[in-house]
Amino acid sequence: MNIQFKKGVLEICVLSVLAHKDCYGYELVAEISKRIDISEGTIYPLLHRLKDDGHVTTYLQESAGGPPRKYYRLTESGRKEEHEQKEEWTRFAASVNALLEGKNHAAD
Amino acid sequence: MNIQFKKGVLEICVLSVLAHKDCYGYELVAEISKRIDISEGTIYPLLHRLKDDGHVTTYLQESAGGPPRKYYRLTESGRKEEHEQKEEWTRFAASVNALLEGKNHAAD
DNA sequence: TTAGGTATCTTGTGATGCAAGATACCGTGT
DNA sequence: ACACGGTATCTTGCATCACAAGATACCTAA
Repeated sequence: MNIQFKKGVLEICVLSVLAHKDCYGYELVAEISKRIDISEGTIYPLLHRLKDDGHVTTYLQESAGGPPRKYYRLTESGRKEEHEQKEEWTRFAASVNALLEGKNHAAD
Repeated sequence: MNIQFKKGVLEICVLSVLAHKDCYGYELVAEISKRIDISEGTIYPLLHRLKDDGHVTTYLQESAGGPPRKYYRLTESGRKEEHEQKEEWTRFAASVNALLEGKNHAAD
């Protein structure tokens, strides 16, 4: 898979999964990996950025067989961001598809 | 527009436009900008990369009111690359869309 | 001669994904 | 007791690529 395609897209993927349910980092990797390869070295810095930006809050929860899990929950700002980025992705993907199909007139 | 979304995508956009007709750099910026913002500082390094990789060849042609234009033409390798990257983009976009719609089971 | 449109190119900066590895918890098998 | 593997979080250094800003230069028209 082209690594460059993922730039910026993984963020909206994380926001979108979190919009459905709270997750911990390791779980997000598993969820998103069903569709798109993503590694732990990517998810943790991304989650820290989201927290710094106020789009998520965190809480710890014990797990059965392993260290405690840090769950991430969308804030109001995070939900707004998820909505906006989703729209932006949709517009962007439509533009690219139009270009690739040769429909190269802005009105199409 | 989210700059990160464009990473890697502008390359397939350029290949796709060149698949329809030979273009010079300035013209490519104008063509692609109908759909997606792209600047000259992006297109020239990108075109040099494509040339280094053997995906395009170039030829000079005089212009009426300005310096000569450097036209870019796809090579056989470039056409193959255009085809492969187009498929990869389509698969990628479909995966992202499925994720954003919550259809998060690889079989969907 | 000055200004602006056309056209190519380079430099430095910023964003972000990844590989690789460190750390640590826990249960199972030897 | 000990080692191992699965679970879980995190950091460091690297590579890629888009962009802003600017340099260069050609030509026409005011």
